[in-house]
Amino acid sequence: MPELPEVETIRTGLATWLPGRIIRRIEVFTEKLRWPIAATELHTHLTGHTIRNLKRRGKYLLWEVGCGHLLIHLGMSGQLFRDDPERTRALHDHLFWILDDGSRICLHDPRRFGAVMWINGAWEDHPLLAGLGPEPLESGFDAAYLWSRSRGRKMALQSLLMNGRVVVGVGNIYAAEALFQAGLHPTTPAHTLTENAAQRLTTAVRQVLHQAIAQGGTTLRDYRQSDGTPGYFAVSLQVYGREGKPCQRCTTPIVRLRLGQRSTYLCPGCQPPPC
DNA sequence: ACGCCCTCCTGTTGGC
DNA sequence: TGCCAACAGGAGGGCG
Repeated sequence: MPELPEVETIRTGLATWLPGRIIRRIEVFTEKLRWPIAATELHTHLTGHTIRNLKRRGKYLLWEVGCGHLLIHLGMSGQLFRDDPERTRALHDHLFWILDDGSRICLHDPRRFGAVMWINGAWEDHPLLAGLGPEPLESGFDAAYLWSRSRGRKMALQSLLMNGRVVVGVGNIYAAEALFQAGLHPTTPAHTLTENAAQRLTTAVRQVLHQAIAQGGTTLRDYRQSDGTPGYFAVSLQVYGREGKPCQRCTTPIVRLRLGQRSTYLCPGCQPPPC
């Protein structure tokens, strides 16, 4: 489940060698992802052009190419990696980019929740990106901001953190981990967040994301860095996926609960329920 | 504006 | 052993 740390890890991995490469051709095998891949449009705007830079906005990866950007989202199970051009196409390989140095990039995505699309001109104005909240690792995300965005909202803090219009890049795993670190229960109504708790929570979000990036992300099953190696943050998870196991801070068994259609995890000892 | 729920998809898991 | 339902979830979109 690529969240911000996983996408950032892929971005930095590709950024060491991909800028400067010319795209010789692309091969699209599956048009049916989250939105249909416009193969002809991609071919027109990518073939023969140089990849100048790699950027990230939330969980979106952006390749700066020609007069626009290639937007890539990895959804639930997407992998983007430097590939051996001689390797035979495998099931769920959806797109190959063949480059001028003889290398290849592969997009592999079994669940096909991912997306690849061309954005002409400024990406900031694109409908998918225009309404996004601040980057959690940049200065726009601080205690005063989160506190102000929590006013008048009944939704659970877990949902607030996962709302891309409030803050980008935080999915189920890192929301649960940050709430644990801040000592806040996931179902706490947002409007009851104190300024002090908002400070703890923004600090926790930043700390958890920084740590996860330093470990190369969290590999539960599918996720790999762009060179094929797994991420190592899974061993650092305090609550996510640890139902029934003892809290490493207070030994209380970790609890799983349903929040809407999703699971979240918490330590009843470290995260007392809201009143 | 808010917040809940549905939808897309496939691999894995667990119950019978 | 086989079958099938449940589950995993990012995030847009619909609706009350």
